[in-house]
Amino acid sequence: MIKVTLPDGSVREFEQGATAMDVARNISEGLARNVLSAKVNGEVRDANRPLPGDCTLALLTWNDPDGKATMWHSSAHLMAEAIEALYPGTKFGIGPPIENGFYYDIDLGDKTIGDGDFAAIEAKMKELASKKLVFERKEVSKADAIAYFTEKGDEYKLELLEGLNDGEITFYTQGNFTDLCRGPHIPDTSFIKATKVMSVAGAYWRGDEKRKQLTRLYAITFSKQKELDEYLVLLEEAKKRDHRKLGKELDLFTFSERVGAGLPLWLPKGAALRERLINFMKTAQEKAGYVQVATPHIGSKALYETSGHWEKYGKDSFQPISTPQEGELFMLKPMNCPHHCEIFASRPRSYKDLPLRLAEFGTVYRYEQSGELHGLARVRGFTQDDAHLFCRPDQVKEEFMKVIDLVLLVLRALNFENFEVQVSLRDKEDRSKYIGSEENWEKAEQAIIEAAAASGLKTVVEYGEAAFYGPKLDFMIKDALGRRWQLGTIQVDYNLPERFELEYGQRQWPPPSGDDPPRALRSLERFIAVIIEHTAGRFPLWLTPEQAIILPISDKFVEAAKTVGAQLEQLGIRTTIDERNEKIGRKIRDAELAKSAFMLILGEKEQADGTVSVGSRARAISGPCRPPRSPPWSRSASPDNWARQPA
RNA sequence: GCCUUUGUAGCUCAGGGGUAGAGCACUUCCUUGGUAAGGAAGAGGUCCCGGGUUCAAUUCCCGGCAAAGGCUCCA
Repeated sequence: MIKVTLPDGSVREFEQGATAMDVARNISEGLARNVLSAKVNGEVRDANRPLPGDCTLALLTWNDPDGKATMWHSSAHLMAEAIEALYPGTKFGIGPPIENGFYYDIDLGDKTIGDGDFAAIEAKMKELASKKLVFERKEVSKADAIAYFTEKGDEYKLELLEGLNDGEITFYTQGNFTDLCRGPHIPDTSFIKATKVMSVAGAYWRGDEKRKQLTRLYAITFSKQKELDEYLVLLEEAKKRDHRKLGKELDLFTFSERVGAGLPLWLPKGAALRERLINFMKTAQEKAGYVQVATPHIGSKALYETSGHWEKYGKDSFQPISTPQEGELFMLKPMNCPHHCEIFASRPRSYKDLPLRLAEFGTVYRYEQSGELHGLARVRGFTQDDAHLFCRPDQVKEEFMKVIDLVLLVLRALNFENFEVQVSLRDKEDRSKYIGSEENWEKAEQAIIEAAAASGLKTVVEYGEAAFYGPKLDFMIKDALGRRWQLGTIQVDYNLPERFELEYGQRQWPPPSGDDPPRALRSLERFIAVIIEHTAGRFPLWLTPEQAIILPISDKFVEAAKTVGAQLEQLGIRTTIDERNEKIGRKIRDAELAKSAFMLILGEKEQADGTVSVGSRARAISGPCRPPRSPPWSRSASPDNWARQPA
């Protein structure tokens, strides 16, 4: 007999060789029907595999992330079987589950798959799934595995086998399809009831640009058609928040082929919003002891040779700008750091001058590959909220904490709660690719970890992700469709101070450290993109383009509306008037779609007692309010409290 | 850059080898209204650009440009 401990702490006894499925049946038939896999002593395994002995056991269903992953992993095998049936001779790469569904990388030879082929694949998958094929696990020797895939001619699987040891290799077979796989899998294919191939994409084998590009098919499955339908609706909803769509609808920005890809044009409403955001951040920076500087958009070749950018990025960036003067070359600035270093070096600095915090909203230009461009989130010309802090080694930790505070202040002012913080440190083994002394790295890495902890941040530590010149802390945020973007980064840089031979007092810089760019935001454009998606275009009041719109009931009240409008403008409230010859219902609808913060309705009644009737974009109607002197919609709050940027 | 898809009115999109289509927006007129679309008429196009096939190309083919989804998830 074996003892099985369940998540609630209860212990049940079973015969030797009992499976997780037996345990499930013992609890209830209903549960057994929903079990996808099981976590045995913390390891996810097939539900119908015999338990190893006494163990802790959690039965995994659709509600567990691991259960979902099992389902989707098995679905990938099912899709592979369908593809093999439809396109004989296909070679297979890898097919893992992902956040929303799964993919399989395949090599179709000369054939191509387009979205016109999806329906056939989905149908084949459903057909196979309905056969209730069992996933059979089999341990195989390395020699047998190699023999199998050699005969099949699947070079990708053979390559994967190279990295595996004899004795740890398993095959899974369902129906006519056998795959090299560590598992686990769902009991049989009947769990898969709804299938949807989402998209096709090229993907380099093992993520390496130099290797062959395979065809990647993304798909998702559910055990109920209804769940698939709901998922598709959810996707549609997310698309409505897409900043590219909202940016167009709300007249914030546009792109022009004639100007060039990746070069956003800010329309009046967007430019004003951007300006308000900058002002807010400048104020916050100044309070934190930063001084603003300004530097030109180009710099001579010599500047970038000193900084190392010429050597590292020269070829891959915009080509240099030449002048009538023979041999004279300038570069569009890809970053502000070199200029800031020169500002630091412009006169002798004492240790008493430190920390010196130079800030600039500097626009930089980078040649991003055409396929990388994405709305405002990845562009070729963008403005950085950039700052460089020059400090002594003993100040690094404190400065780091202050920068974190500044980033958090900005994020909180915009109600961001869900962001990830990643600490990027050196590779644990290979230290040769980093510059700077062991001692300084150690100190800086420690400083970052401690600063993050002291600020209460939940962080993920990634080894080997540090820049060659120093460790960093990155703020990552997700967009409407779940894609991750880096929003802010704080880095320590030993490279630039050394290259620019920055010094203070009598001591040269390198051993003492140069702390580098706390970019509260890496790119203002990307930040605004994320704000748009986060708020679905309903910006906080202080940021929103249209704070109030006055809706006269009919032409007769347009004059009165203008009077009220002038009063509001006087109070610094951004106000427009809908003078169109339309019914009030129509005006409300349009104001709603335009996401105006407040709607002020003015008709006969209001005109008579000098009020306006207030509705907000939350469709809350606050009743009549008196417009003059104070904002009518908030009798308790003064305009200072809501219209002004947060402090 | 590479793979797949797309490019038609200001916007969203239908169409198709031979007069270019709809809805919304726009202009004008009627209507003067009370909390998410009042009615009518009108105007609006180099069908992304270049080349090829054809009597004829916006449509088919090739090339460019731009946009979308990927190329980070490691059996």
